Amino acid sequence: MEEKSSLKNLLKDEERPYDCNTTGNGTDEPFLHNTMGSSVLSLNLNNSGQPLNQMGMLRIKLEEAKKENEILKTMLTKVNEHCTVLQNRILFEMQQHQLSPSVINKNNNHESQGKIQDVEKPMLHTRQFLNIGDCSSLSEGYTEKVEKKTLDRSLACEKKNIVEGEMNTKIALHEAKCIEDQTSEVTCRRAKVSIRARSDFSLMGDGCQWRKYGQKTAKGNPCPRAYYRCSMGTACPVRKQVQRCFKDETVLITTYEGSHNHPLPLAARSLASSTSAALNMFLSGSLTSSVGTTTLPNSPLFSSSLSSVSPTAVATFSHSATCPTVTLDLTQPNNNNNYLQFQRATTSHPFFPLPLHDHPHQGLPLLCSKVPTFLSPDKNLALVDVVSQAITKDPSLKAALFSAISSLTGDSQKNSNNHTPHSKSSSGYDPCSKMPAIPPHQPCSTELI
DNA sequence: CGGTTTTGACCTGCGC
DNA sequence: GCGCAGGTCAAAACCG
Repeated sequence: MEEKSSLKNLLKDEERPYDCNTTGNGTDEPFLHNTMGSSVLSLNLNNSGQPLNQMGMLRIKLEEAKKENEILKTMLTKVNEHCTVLQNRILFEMQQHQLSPSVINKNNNHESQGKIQDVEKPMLHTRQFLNIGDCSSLSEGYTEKVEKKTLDRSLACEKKNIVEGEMNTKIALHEAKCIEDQTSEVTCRRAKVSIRARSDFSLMGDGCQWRKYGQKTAKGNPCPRAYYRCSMGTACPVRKQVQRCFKDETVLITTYEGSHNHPLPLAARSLASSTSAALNMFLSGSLTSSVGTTTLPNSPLFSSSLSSVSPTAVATFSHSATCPTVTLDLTQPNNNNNYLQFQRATTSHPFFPLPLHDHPHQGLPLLCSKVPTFLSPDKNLALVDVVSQAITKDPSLKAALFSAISSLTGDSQKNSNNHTPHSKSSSGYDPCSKMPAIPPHQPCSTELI
């Protein structure tokens, strides 16, 4: 963020007079003292009014930065408040869902069943996609199903045990457990978020520290693919692949996989939450139709970061049995609607845009307050639940999307902030990049001051 | 000296 | 079974 970098420059500039003062080079040197916890600069002016003008400018900048900080804090507070509201709503809806199945079974009410199915389908699908790394975060409906299945299996095995003996039961239980473990492991391991963005740098900083563990030249692309592992946490499973597009070398493809097992920088969490909410909403509807498009406008959080990279993002959802992948393409040419466009597709139907701009704006109260709905009202209600659950319960997608989106913000920061010092990777070997590389770790652009 | 990068070797999955 | 391609490992080199 420009504000942050400008503030850093401001602080650096403020440090210089202080250093001069500590060297004791004369009485005319500026000095610094603290008042009420804030730094106040005083200058003795003998020669000209230029330092005074500079100080005035600096103070103005400082005031602007403070105002920006207040705005960001207010936004963060609002996000937290709405998160609490959504959590309460989730609890309320969950309580209602616990009552509904018996009623549905007794009355055999197709309409009600349809509604429940509408709720559960997105949940299932969301889980299928969201299990990037943390399998503990299951959608409630799905969890109940799995638990019930497991219970049924256990009961069946208990009966077997009576007839066939204890040994067979143990084997059956073991097999059932293995199947479940394998299933979750596969889905956890494979889900990916891929970002296509134009970048002058060979890496996109994203607020995390990455350690390169391999490089490979893929067939059909002379640019080598670099493999990075998150080094922020101990044994963090998150990995990313970085590769330039062969057809357009200005396009950098960054693929994230896994879920951070450590606290993420507070910086871009609000952005990640809004992004995950948007993408969850986009994803949650994809079961009922295999292809489709939804559009998301630039929320305040989006517009402050993503729009600086590209006002229009096309998200392709490719879904196979074991490897669901969301590709955010920020290289698409701008259109005039100023909307982030998320496009949903399967691998067999790469792109199939639907006219969704005309739907009324509904959805989440804050983060998606301007999100146009693309489903029926009752389904939209279900989506709200899904989005809420996804945000609050599934850190895996949040983490992956955080990494992905914060890459964009970090990238945008670097594009506008070229004075950022380069680490050795900038001067190191980077056969893929024809431009200067940037360090794997960059301060997050959305970090609150 | 510790962390990171480089790079050849090795492993694994998949298609034929 | 074999070969290929992608992904990972790990030792050496590098750097601050």
